[in-house]
Amino acid sequence: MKTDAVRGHLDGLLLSVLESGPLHGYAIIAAVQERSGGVLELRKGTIYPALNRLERIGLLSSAWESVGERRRRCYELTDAGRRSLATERTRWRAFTAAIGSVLEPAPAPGHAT
Amino acid sequence: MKTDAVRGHLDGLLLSVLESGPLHGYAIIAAVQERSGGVLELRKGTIYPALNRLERIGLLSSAWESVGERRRRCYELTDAGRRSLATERTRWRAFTAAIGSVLEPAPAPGHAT
DNA sequence: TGCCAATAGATTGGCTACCAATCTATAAAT
DNA sequence: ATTTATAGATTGGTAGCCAATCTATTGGCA
Repeated sequence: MKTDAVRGHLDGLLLSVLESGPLHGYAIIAAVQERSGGVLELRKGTIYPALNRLERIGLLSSAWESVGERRRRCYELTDAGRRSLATERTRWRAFTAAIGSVLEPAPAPGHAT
Repeated sequence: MKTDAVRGHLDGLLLSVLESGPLHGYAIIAAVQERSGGVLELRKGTIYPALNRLERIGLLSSAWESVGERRRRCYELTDAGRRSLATERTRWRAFTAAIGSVLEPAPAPGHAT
């Protein structure tokens, strides 16, 4: 999979893996990779600015979690984030429908091949 | 639909609408728009460089067609272009499967909601 | 005890690929 | 005659993701 294939859909991916509970950056990368069957390997340089942006616009909230001396930032969906996730899913369906109908047009029905 | 949503999938779209026969630039734009239900409106500044590139790498061939004094360049799939189209379709399915499985994970089966 | 790898977070700069704007030219409409 | 639609082409701008690089802590291992 070409690396920047997620372009335009990153926000949805991030919001989606946070739907079932808060995660920190590394865990987000791992969750996306796992749920995509190992196909999508997001980069740290990709997600950290995105997470910051999503927090800035109010779709995520974050809190430092301390594990011993180690601290990590856990991100959580806000209510607005949850609504945005629903919107992203709608956008995704519209997107795949549009591209798909051009790329793989339905064969004319009732015509034996 | 955000305008540059086709990013990364443009080649497939172009090859796909040329599958059923040669078309010139304007007709390609119209075909993509029609087959996407009016959603995808490619720009001339998007397709002409792309068509040139696809011809340069051997996926398309082109010929000037004269309509009266008017001339227009008609693009046609080469054999390599036809093979590339098949590859693009495979890539598209892999892409939608990957993003889709993260964005809309299948609910656990056998669990009444 | 020192060293390396893995985990964790953050920033910088660069590149790809698409788009908006702009240009030329012809044909049809007004 | 002027405008509008068709048709092709190029230029510059920019959004968004990535590679590289930096810091810091923890744990394994020799």
